[in-house]
Amino acid sequence: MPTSLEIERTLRAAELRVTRPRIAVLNAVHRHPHADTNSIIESVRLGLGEVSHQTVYDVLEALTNAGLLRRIQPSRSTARYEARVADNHHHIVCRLCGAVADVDCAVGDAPCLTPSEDRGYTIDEAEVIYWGLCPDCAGRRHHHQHHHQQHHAHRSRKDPSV
Amino acid sequence: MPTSLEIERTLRAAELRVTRPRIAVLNAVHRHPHADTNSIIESVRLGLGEVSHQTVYDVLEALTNAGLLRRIQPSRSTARYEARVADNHHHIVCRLCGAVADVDCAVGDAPCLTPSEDRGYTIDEAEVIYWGLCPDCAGRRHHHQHHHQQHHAHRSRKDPSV
DNA sequence: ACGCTTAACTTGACCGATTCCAGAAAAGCC
DNA sequence: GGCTTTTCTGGAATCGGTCAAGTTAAGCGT
Repeated sequence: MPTSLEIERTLRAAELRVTRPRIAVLNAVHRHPHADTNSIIESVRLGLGEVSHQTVYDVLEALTNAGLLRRIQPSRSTARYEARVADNHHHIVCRLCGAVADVDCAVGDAPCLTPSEDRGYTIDEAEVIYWGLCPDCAGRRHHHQHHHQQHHAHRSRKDPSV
Repeated sequence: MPTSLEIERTLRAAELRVTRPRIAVLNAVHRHPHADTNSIIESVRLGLGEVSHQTVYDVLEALTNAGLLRRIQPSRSTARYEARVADNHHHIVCRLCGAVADVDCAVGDAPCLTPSEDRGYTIDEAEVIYWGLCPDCAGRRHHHQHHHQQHHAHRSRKDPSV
């Protein structure tokens, strides 16, 4: 967990002005990796009082463009952000509750960057999403075999920032 | 391009009732791989006259659950569907215009299915999205070096079903 | 410190994709 | 052919995200 001073340095290093909302957003994402925009807005307001959602959207956009944050958006989920950047890791997403976990690259450094055939595209990133069940949901499903489980509960009561 | 008869058989094989909207949706997706929901609605209406968007949403959902369609949704894009299923291929998405192309799996059959560490998750699918520039946009960017290109034109005037 | 310039922030309306709901219609099965 | 179940219709509501115009404040030169 970086200190405010480190966060301030990071912003300056990226040639971004140092503002309270930016610091708060960076802090929030550090504290809750994979949080969705709404959770981030709530965290920021906890610390700063009222801040417009527009500001948070703008800040997330600016920080993402500057490479300080990474945006991920698995199918049927809203946008999520994380502060681990530039280390080529991937994500596992639970089909039932939407929980997200980090995994390091399957085969080493950046090998997934080479598809069998690039169709003439200039590729700069390979993003991998593993789909499956998180330990909790796998367990739950096993026990309630006969209760039909909901298949699209991506917005469950569970904290999205798992 | 499958015939109506083949499509009907496919539906029955999946234990789905054979309805005109379903046939029309399957046809549309076969004709326009990676089409977004809106294009699919338009295609369907071209063939059948007025059909409610709700019906198309329901049909897409049913066909996807039955495994006849696959849904993809790259970050900042709306849902897209394709009829190539169960052959473990991946996608290249253009950061500028959003065009999508297919690529076969980088390393063989289903090897990307094994992450370095599964965090206790039960994984059933690995989805890979390569990000970059399509040949068109790469060329355009190169020529207009000094014109600022739009960075988020994911809904351009370009046919999304490329 | 002072003022200028430019980028960031606020407010509030707006939009498009998706979902919800209740009733009408049609498919599959006896 | 009639019954049951699923699908389809139409319309409203929701929700994540964006736009636009004006205000505020950071960073920078003097």
